[in-house]
Amino acid sequence: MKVANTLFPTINDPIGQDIINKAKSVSLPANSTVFYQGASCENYLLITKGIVKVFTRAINGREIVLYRVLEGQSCTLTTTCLLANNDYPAEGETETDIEALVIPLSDFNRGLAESSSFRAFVFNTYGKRLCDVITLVGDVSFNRIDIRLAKHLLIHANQHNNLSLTHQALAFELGTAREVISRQLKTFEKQGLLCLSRGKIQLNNLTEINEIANTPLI
Amino acid sequence: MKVANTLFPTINDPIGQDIINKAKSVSLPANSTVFYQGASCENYLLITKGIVKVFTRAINGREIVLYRVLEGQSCTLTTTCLLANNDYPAEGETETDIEALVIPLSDFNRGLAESSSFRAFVFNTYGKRLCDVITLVGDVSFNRIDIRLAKHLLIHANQHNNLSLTHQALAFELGTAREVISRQLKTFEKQGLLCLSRGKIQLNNLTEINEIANTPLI
DNA sequence: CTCGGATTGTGACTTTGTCACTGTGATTGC
DNA sequence: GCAATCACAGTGACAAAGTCACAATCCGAG
Repeated sequence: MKVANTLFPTINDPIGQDIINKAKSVSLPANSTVFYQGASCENYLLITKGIVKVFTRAINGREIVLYRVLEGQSCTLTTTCLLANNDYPAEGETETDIEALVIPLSDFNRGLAESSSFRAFVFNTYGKRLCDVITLVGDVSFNRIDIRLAKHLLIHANQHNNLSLTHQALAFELGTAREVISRQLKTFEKQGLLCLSRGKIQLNNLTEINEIANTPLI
Repeated sequence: MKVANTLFPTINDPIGQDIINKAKSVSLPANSTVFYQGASCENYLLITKGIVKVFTRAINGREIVLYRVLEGQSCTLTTTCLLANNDYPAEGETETDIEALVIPLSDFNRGLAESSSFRAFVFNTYGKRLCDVITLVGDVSFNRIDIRLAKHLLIHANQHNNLSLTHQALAFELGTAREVISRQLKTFEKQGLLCLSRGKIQLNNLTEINEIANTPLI
């Protein structure tokens, strides 16, 4: 059994395993585009190493991150659009060097037809993504930016409670403008919740930040 | 062949047709809840008559419509959540009296395994919905409310170019506040684009409204 | 006709987004 | 080392959107 299989433990029947075992692996360097808005692709991709960021971009350059595809997950959107004959409404970009299994459409269809565990895996991913994006719609529509920012800081801080990214990058994550993030971070800093330096954010008062993140809507 | 089949012309192989033909039909009156946020369901539903509106609600009462399930389409979210073991992130409500085919999970799985046309139908719906919701994220994040409102008015006007709904209902559609809609409509009226009366909007200058709807982002 | 609820209007305010800048730290090439 | 350059961050002024509180209508039921 290949290493890859340990990443997809739920795909456990012979046909599903066969499909995974015979899939070719590809690699891509960090910061390369996996798919463009409006394009299409002919394979089902399973990430075995690294992270892919999926986001939409507006004409004026603003962006918002929709979700991330992690190790052991699949890059649904490509195949979805292929099967549904849609153009991509989003863009995919590697955040790290990645490796992925390439499952050709014929094998993908075979898996769906003959491997119930493969089918379950695919539907699970789909459901998860749809829920993620629906939740995002609510978040964007209803939550104040301080709440969304606080949440994001907590989730993406490393084990030392800091983040290495620019205000612009945070603005892209949350689909807002750089100035908005700068102002909000400054406010947090004045409240003593964190320390700012060029390209870095050091979280100090996790309790308080957590409280802001969990402010209920009215 | 039942009438239902004419609504699902792409499901054209024997097994797929069999599944549809033996499905029981249910009906629901207008304005009833099909599923709640946080609940789950055990059947795959195909709408044969009427319209179901899918939306999320914030704690403060604001709502936003995610998409509508029309005749000949499927109520993906229920099954998705069932298969992915997620709770619903949204609520479904009938907008009209509806009739739907109830396909039990066992038949749903059989269709996926044995009917390629059924499988294609399911994936098509999924892809379409995911794209719809992703597009919505961009719309909500990046487009001004006048543009979104103009678009909505054009799409939902009847053949006489009018709409029968309240400002509050429009606010729910677009995920914003009633006052915002009232003010924007008033502005449109002052510009001579439409006429307002209680619960009604009569569009006058379609060309101009269309121009606003297609304002590019900067 | 009157009452009450639903619908719409409005002013004052806060938050968010936009624009046009300025300041500042880091890096690179000489 | 030092200047030039560039990415990053700060800021003030304004526009757009959302919130809040309340007033003004309209309309149907009784």
